[in-house]
Amino acid sequence: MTNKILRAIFDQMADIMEILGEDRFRINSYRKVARIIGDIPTDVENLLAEGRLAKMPGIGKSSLAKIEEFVKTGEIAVHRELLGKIPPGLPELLTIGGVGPKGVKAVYDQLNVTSIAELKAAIETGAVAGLAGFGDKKAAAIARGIAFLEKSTGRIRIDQAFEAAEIVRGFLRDVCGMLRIRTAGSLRRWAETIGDVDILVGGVGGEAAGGIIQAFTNAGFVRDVLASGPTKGSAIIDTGTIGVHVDVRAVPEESFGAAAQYFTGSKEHNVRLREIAVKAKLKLNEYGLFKGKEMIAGVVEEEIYHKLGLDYVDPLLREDSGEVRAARENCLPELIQLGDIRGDLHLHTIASDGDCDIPELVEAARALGYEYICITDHSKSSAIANGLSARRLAQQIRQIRKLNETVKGMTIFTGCEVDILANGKMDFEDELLAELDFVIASAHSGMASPREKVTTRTLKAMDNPYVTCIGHPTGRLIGQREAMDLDMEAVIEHAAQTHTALEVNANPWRLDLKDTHGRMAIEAGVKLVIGTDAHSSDGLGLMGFGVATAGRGWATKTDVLNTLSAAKVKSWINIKRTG
DNA sequence: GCCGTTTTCGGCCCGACTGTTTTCAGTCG
Repeated sequence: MTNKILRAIFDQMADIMEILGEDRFRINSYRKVARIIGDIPTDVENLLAEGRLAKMPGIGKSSLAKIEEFVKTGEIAVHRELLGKIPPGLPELLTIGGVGPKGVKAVYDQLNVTSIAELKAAIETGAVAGLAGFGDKKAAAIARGIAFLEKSTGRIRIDQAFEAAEIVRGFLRDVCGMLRIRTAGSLRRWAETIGDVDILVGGVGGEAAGGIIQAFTNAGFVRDVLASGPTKGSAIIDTGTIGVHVDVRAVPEESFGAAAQYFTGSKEHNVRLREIAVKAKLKLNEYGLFKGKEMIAGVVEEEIYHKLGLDYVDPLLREDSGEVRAARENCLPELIQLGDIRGDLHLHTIASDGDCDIPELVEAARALGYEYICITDHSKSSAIANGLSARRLAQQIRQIRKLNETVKGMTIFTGCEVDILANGKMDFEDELLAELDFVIASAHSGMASPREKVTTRTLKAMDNPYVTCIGHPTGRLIGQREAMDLDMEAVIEHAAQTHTALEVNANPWRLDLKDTHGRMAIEAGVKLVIGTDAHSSDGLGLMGFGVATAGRGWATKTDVLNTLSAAKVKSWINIKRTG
């Protein structure tokens, strides 16, 4: 929790300093610290105690002192002083599209605007349009920015972003014919949430590019055009359920790789690359890698990395979290691929809250080329999900054993997603659990309990010899429910000690473990299980989200249990049971 | 504020689009 608060504080200090017009490089440092603290999966208190925080690049003496101060006293004096310099509502104005620090300062200094509501009123009276450097169009743009903000839910889930991208890609395919179209940005990196969707069209220059951009901004699904130039268009599109910000960019063929690299980001990854380019007396931009005026790379991404002395970096890893150094030292991981997955170990049927019966799931798994599945319906305490009683579970076990005798080319494991009760005990007796091949232990209640309680409960669940895996360990629902306040270091350490796997739940609402926690688990030698938690046969198709999330955590094939054969999965499980 | 196989001081990534301007600042990614 401290990490999140510190990130917000450093970001807020940067916001305030921007409005006050302070040195932009200094502001950048604060932003960088905010991002680093926000991204690290380990609690900042622990890093501080172990002296590891001081060694992290980007965190210098001054920031370290501020963080120490916060851990000791619960606040940072400089932060308090900054807060005293401006009205509290001012930083919020920065969240309006088209309004930056200079704009905030102008409306505050000259119109005494201190909140979004007041800014809205000032636009309506025409006061904003009358300011020097403003005008009718700018005022209207800000009004649109406010309207979007009021409707918007902020960042969207990755599945929603894919849906929006597909709408635009389909349209562009019709308009552009054979030209290359590629999704870039955070969507190509499979980030857990997406701010806007970036789409590249390759092989066009000049007027043709402008025509494509125009076609896009005039398309029927466009709700609001934010910008439309000769090479770039930006619009809010209507997916039928939500509004999504989509950018389309047209680039010439010789720059397609450079543009893909550039627009895939992350911004921080790109900054690192450009720094390397500068040191090598080269220049990197979205048109290519240049030595003086000569373009030395740009058609394909790989070439750019190689000319910078780096191995090609998979988009999943481009987060400036050590991948650039690994690329230089030829030690990037060989990431797990969807094709490495040999079975789905987290599936629900109509016996609890799913839509399908077991044979239907078998067929869905067969279509994906799987060798095995595991049926994991809910246990009795999950009453809302029609959790199975001990008797019904025993019945299902018999049913599956019988099915296994007739079903060809597919192993059906018996399993259960058993509730972890508030006291850390399992929802079924050990005698019954012992009958199952695979036990997922999941918390479905009491998730808002304090850190100590949720952590102890999870650790205790892992002590059970029949628990193979902790399901969706933090319980978060993206954009809807906060993660449990788990001590993730303790959980991972205990998982390693007890030979318990941790799930990377592939449902795009969950993606839990998240990327950074997955990476931590892998580094501790903990096995991951990527499960879809499917409640229908379509649900098995969500596996890609889980594989990408694991990949973002630097997972290789060997880090993931369900890349093994059914026999090897079975023997891995038995290691814990036989002590 | 951070950092150093050019540097402990003096740099710090790069370009598109918009709107308000007579040549460019602000914002964004």
